[in-house]
Amino acid sequence: MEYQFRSIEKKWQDHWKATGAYRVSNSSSRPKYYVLDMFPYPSGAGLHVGHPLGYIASDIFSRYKRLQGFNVLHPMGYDAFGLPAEQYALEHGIHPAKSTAQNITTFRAQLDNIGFCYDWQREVRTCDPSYYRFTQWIFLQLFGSFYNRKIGKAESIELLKQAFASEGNINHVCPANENCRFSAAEWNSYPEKQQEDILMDYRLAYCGWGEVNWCEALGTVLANDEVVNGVSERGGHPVIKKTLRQWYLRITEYADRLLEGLDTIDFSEAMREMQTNWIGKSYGAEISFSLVNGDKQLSEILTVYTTRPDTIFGVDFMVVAPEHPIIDALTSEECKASVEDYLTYVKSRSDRERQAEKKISGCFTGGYALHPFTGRKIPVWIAEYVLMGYGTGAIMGVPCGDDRDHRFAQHFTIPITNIIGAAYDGAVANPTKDALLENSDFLNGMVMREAMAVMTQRIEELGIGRRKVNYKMRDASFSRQRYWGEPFPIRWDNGIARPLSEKELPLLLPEVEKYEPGPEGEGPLANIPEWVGEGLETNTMPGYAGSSWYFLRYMDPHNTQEFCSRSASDYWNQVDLYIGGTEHAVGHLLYSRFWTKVLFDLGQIGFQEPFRKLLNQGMIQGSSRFMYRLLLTRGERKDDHFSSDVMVSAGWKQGYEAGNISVQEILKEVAALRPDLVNEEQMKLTEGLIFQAIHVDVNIVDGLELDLSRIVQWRNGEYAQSIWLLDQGKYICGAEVEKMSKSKFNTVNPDQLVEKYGADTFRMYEMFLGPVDQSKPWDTKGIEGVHRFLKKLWRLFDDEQKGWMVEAAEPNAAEWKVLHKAIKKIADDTERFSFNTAVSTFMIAVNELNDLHCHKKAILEPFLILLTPYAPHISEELWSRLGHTDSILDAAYPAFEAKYVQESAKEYPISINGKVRANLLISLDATEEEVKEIVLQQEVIQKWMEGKPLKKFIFVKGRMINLVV
RNA sequence: GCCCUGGUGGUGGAAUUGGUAGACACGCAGGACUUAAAAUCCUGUUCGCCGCAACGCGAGUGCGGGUUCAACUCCCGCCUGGGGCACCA
Repeated sequence: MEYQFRSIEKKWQDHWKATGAYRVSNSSSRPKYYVLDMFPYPSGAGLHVGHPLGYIASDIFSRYKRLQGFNVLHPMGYDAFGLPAEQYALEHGIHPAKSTAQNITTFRAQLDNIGFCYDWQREVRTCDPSYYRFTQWIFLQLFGSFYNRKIGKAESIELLKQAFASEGNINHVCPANENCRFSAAEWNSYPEKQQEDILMDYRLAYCGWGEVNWCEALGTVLANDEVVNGVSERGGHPVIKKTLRQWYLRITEYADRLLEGLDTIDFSEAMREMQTNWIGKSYGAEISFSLVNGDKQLSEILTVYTTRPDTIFGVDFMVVAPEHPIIDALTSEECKASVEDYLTYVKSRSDRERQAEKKISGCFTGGYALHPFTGRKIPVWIAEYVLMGYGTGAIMGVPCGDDRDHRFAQHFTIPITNIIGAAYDGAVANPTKDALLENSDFLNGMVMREAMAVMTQRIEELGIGRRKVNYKMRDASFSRQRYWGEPFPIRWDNGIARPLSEKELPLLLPEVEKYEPGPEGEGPLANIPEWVGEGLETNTMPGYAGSSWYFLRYMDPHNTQEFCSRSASDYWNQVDLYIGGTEHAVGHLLYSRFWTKVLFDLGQIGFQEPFRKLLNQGMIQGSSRFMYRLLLTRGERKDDHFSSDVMVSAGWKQGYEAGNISVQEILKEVAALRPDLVNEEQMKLTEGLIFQAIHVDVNIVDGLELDLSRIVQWRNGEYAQSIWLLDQGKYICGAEVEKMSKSKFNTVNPDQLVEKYGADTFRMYEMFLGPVDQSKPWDTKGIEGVHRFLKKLWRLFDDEQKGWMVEAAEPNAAEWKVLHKAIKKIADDTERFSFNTAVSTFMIAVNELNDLHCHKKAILEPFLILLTPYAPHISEELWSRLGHTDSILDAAYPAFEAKYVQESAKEYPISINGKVRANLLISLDATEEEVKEIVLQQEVIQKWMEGKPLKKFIFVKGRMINLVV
């Protein structure tokens, strides 16, 4: 009988569900293995073929590990809080909990279709009170802790209080304010409010002030991507920076440990680099300069941060950020107007724009800094490329050694001092550290690299600066002015943040009437009198709160006492394989690494890196299809003369653009179709054509050919009246690779493909598409090939005409060889996540078995086990037809035996001067001397050597032979 | 601007450590079976040249250099597609 995938897949999915085949226990004699997919947000748009790529990869690997005898944890759940549901609620008045639950149902049905081996009993949802109760609890741990720099780990804030009471803060520098110093006596004399304010400066979760994108017209705070060119994306209203009270996590205290931890985990080099750059540790110095405005010496000083203190004698100007507080005092009378203009200009610019701007902009303040060694007056400028948040918000400009400084100096014709002699050519900056210093007073003749330490020491001796380690990373903003997130378990009491007791958790998200923001940029919770009346915090937590620890909850999802029992986390330990996209390179991955370290420090778990190995999946791009609307031009005018649309097939467009087809020819074609539309005069007046590309739904295009019967119904018949100018009876679309998205009509729904070809085909095709970690465009056409492969495999067992084919005979050497080659290659490929080559290996093996007419059980049975991770349904079906009553899911993975694949001879390619000229079968036992002799005897070789003497004979055993003449 | 990542036939891709470039599949072309279609099977398919064909020759992995007996693979300099960003010092 033929391969009936629909009934087979339904049958086994039901069976596996009924038998609880994917249930995982927290105790087992088998070794554990934990495979995790990145937490999905259940969006309303549903899955497209790009989403399951990583899930299929992780599913294959989980099943593979299970066959190898591991107890495999492979859970799934939902990162269910988030902005889209809230936006939806605002627009449609539907409670986010309701729409989210709906989305999850759809999501789940789509996942089930594909036949994943998730243990659904372990599902978690971050918006579920039984889950966020522990998110709140972990927040309280962060709130109740500080980072003890002395021992390099987090500790209870109670220990800090005791220390303050007995010794002041002498042993605990305040991370928020290094100048804060007090004795035990002082501490004990402080009123409670002041003590609490100080403690807040130490807590790992703390309240501070921060800037947000405030849009007055919308009355709300906007995310960065909702702001475009300084105005709101929706409506184009102005957006300004507004300072609000915000919660933060003191992740900066963990910068070094997050950096060091990277060496202990198996992340790609690229990923580690991205995190390293994000943390951005640099070594340098802070140097202070005194300032003058005109003749007046200012009391303020200007502190700059530099990684190159050795270049201080090359300073030709200073640049401060436009937000720098010194600007007021420093700006001279003459410069006031231009400075104000410049500051106004900068206010309209986002940080991103300021960074990306290629055009040099800046403004002189009129004030000067005094060089600490030479006393030279150095002009102080303002420029948008310097940002207030990093370092001190001020830099020293050294044009000869820094490219940007150099361009700045040239642009504003600031004279350039050369401190590196010939190493600087006067045209471009040279950022070397190895040049010898000149014009540098006591550093003259020194190599720059060495001068750095000398200079740092000198400025420390003089008390005008100090060595300083800087991080680009800053504390993580941890509050949102939103409704659909975890409420903070915090009650405000006369300006003091009081944590709720554990017994009061979960602090439930209250019901609201509407989801509009509260007054003055506060969140919707500020609209609830009872909530505000109790002094409860009106911010909610951001999306990454729930996703920073979810991998722990899967280990013990139903625990009502703890976030996760120690025995469960000790058993499952780290995630062995984590699969997800690079978009989480820094955000999510860094935060969850941070939370894990804190929980480790506090003794809650026994490991400090959450993910042992990370595999990044590439993005599946859409392959968009276009139809072309014809527009006529006359001079500058662009006109649509036609009362209804004329859609031109791609061939005409290409012909016109290549200059092979004239305007008149195309118009004549149109006139032939609809004489009423084009008249003589129009044809005369038309000078050119424009082909307006319109996205057309890829699902009504076969390859490039548009299905004309369906296009007329598309979008409620929007194109029903269109006129179609065809190429040889067909409408051919244009194509382009773009991001897969609904708006581009290039999404392909996995449900339809599963319906048409089955889950096994779909799974294998997603893998066959290319390396899992690379981005690639989707093309539905190729799926046929994979489907044919499964049918071919099926026919090895059961032929439509000939019936059941499997026989018990002992396989011959060729058959054994096919099997064992496949075992080796498929296990290796699966192990290194090269799923695409594994799929081709399956195809090659089936092709070969087919050629050998092999239907032997001893070959086919182990082959099915190999296939199980990739195509579980068909494998289980054929397995049961072979007579097994147990499930193939727990079969033993076949062992590779080298004896079956050993070769005695090899067909060597023989090159002369690197060009292959012959192939020769030579025994693998032959020594180099023997090989040389055999090769040189060959007539073909002699011919190619043309009698020239042999210079070199290269023999790589088992690979190739090269003769150099 | 910065960071990351790609670029190989008509298409997706293979080549795991520098060792026969184009596996496997799609598409396309031709053929078999069929009343016909579907399904299936067979043959061919990097480009150019000579040729009936076999065989053969030349070129070829984004571009330009380099290292090497040998480069898709390593080095230098460019071009270009994709993705990300909070803060370049």
